Amino acid sequence: MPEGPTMVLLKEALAPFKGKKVLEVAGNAKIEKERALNQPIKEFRTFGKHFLICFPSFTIRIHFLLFGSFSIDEQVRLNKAVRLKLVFDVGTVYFYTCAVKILDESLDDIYDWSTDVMNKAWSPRKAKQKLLQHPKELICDELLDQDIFAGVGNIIKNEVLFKMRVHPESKVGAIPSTKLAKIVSTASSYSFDFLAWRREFVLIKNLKAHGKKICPRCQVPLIKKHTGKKKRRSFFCKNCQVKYSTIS
DNA sequence: TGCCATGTTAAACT
DNA sequence: GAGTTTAACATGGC
Repeated sequence: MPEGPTMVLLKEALAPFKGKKVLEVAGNAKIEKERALNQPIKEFRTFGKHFLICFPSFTIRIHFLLFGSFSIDEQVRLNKAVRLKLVFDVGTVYFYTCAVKILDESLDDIYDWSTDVMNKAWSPRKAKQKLLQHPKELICDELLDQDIFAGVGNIIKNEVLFKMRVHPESKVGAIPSTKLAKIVSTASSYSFDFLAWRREFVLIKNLKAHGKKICPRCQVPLIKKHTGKKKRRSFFCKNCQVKYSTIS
């Protein structure tokens, strides 16, 4: 469910509810749900893996964690608890197994939109600057750093590194500058590819490394290893992904 | 059936 | 106190 592109799709799916008033609230989310009653949705926004339901004076933030899901109009998980249910005159939205929080702060004060790889304000220049401040960190950990690449998840990490032919255990400071810049720009562009594929239900078909056993370039077996401080699964080809490890 | 995983936070360790 | 590890959350596919 998560990763940034899915949040963008959710925003599109909920577009019919923009401007509509909440007529009924329910669910087991531990927030003051009734604050949303009779409030109109000002807009929906996304920041990385956060989904933001904006009301005139506050925001409900949804994070889907690992298993979160949603449905519109039909409660698809009849046997499962509804975390949050919002009823409008034009339909109903259900959220399941997600983290829900109310934000009272102005979003511009909390979020630096330029760190979100799918936001118009995305700044590859800032991302590269932040990377260069952590020269000893491994690129597999840094791509998952939501303060640098908000919205990038483990699948996108693996696919970007495969596409760039960079080994996940490469040290940031050892990667040539032009290559690093290319990784940064690909983190964003690949997220849009991911979005387009997901929209057409062909995402899995287009994955080249994540969850795969054979390198589509070299036909040699891919390595599957939990890498870096974050110990998340990495799938990579020892043959065609270069391991940059010497910081000059 | 048991294990594992597109994720994050916080508690419990050292 | 910093840094690291573990638990918790809770679903579905293999």
